[in-house]
Amino acid sequence: MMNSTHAHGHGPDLAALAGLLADSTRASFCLALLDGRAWTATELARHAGVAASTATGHLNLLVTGGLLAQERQGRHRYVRLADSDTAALIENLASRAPRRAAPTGSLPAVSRSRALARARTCYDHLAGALGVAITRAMTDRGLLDWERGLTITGDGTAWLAELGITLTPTNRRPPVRSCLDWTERRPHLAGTVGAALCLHAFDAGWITRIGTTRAVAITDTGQRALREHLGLTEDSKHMDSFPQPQCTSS
Amino acid sequence: MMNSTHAHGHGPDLAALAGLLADSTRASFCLALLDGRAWTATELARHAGVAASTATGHLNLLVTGGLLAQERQGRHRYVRLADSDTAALIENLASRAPRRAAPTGSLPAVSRSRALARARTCYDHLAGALGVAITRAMTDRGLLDWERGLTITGDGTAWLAELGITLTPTNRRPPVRSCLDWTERRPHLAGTVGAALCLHAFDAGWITRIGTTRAVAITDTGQRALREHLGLTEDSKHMDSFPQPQCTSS
DNA sequence: AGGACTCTTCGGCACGCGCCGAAGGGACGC
DNA sequence: GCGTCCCTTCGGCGCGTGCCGAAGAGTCCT
Repeated sequence: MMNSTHAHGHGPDLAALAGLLADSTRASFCLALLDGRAWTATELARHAGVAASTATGHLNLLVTGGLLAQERQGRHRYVRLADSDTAALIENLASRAPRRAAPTGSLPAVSRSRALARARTCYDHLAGALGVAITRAMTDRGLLDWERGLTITGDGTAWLAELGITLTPTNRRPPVRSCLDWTERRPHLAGTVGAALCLHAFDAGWITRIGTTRAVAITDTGQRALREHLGLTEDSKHMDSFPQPQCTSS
Repeated sequence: MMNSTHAHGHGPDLAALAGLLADSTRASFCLALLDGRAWTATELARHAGVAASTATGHLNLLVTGGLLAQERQGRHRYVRLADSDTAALIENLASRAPRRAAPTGSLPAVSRSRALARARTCYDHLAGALGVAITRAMTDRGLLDWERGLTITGDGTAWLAELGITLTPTNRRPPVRSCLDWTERRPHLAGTVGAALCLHAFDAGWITRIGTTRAVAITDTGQRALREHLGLTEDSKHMDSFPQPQCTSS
């Protein structure tokens, strides 16, 4: 038999951390913050459908728990995910969480969620069908290599340079990272390369935000650029084959 | 303002998944199961210090939630983590969870936890100071490459072959994966390579389990093998430098 | 057959915690 | 100055849920 540490022993307090995300309101906050921006307390409260006072309590928990970073400006309390690691953790969790039954969504709600599934930001990189298609195209063209762990190839860095993207190597965050897409159930590209690519797509006018949501629309310039640089056509974004249905976590 | 999905909209039910781990008893179960073995219900109950009936309820939740797989044999209910992805998820969570204050641990308890910190298994690979030291040594010798995501080099695969380890490529699980060690706070090697290496260490008698815990002891053969194959000496296991204090998540 | 053991179901208890509304403090703008 | 807006604290309500012990079903051993 085992040493009976009686559950209250030494190790990491997993329950405390998980408990932060175990409430539907707090989870809703975190998922909303996955867009990478800073939200005010009332925005989050309204988004989750709770009173402002309730939101305050939840935000206190999340901030002291280290999941969120806050910044006070005048009468506003801005809050965002603590760092990209935290974002990755939440993505990771979300991707393996069960789907919530959509409550007979209204017509505009359906159209919104379809836009979201087509192309969206995921913290600081691209996700949805677009994100997955880009990742697949980059793999097909030998810019990414999945053989022995996900890496960017020499061709890949050259390709980035062609686009005018230069990477400043950080030793804190990996250059490329696989992130399981929760609508596509396939991996898309994250890490500093994924972030830089997303930033470039905004700067070069390939994509624009739809309203103030996480969803993005592909512009005409974007269509041309994707075809030119990656050979991506409209229908190639819905192919089902992917070389490596890679590990969800990493 | 945002589209008010009122928290109960469409996306993944993050709270439900997190809720499974948000209870200290269930968390204790999962952490215990990180040793990669199958435990019986009463073993887990005793480990966590709860009644058998309570354990039954928790196990039902974890199994139907998909985190645990069960197998019934006679009057026993064996239960283990669902797969290596689940193990990776829990590791990941545990590594960023706050530490629980050790309640004035007894003398044997302290010695146990020191053994655990020195060398232990983490699901199916090696962790603790030993796991981290092996990972560092492999990096120093050019067997692993962290430059553009963690990969195993050509030299690395050759080195494995020398040890008599051949990898059967699975497309489900990445060959190498970084796993943040929760005692060392540094990455150690996971993935199929990490698992194969750990298995080899047991088979070749480099290490043996200490009792029935997750802790392992390094044998004399093990000491020699580590020096021969990796240049690892006793004190080189406590150096503080590591090339890439890599991303916690992946 | 009988006894020991593992696991499960059930009823009941009690604590925790998420929720709100009302009231108050601080920042901004007119 | 005053009103408005954003956030916070506080008290109180009610549901959810983790816990146990007792009893029962199924398995194994002698």
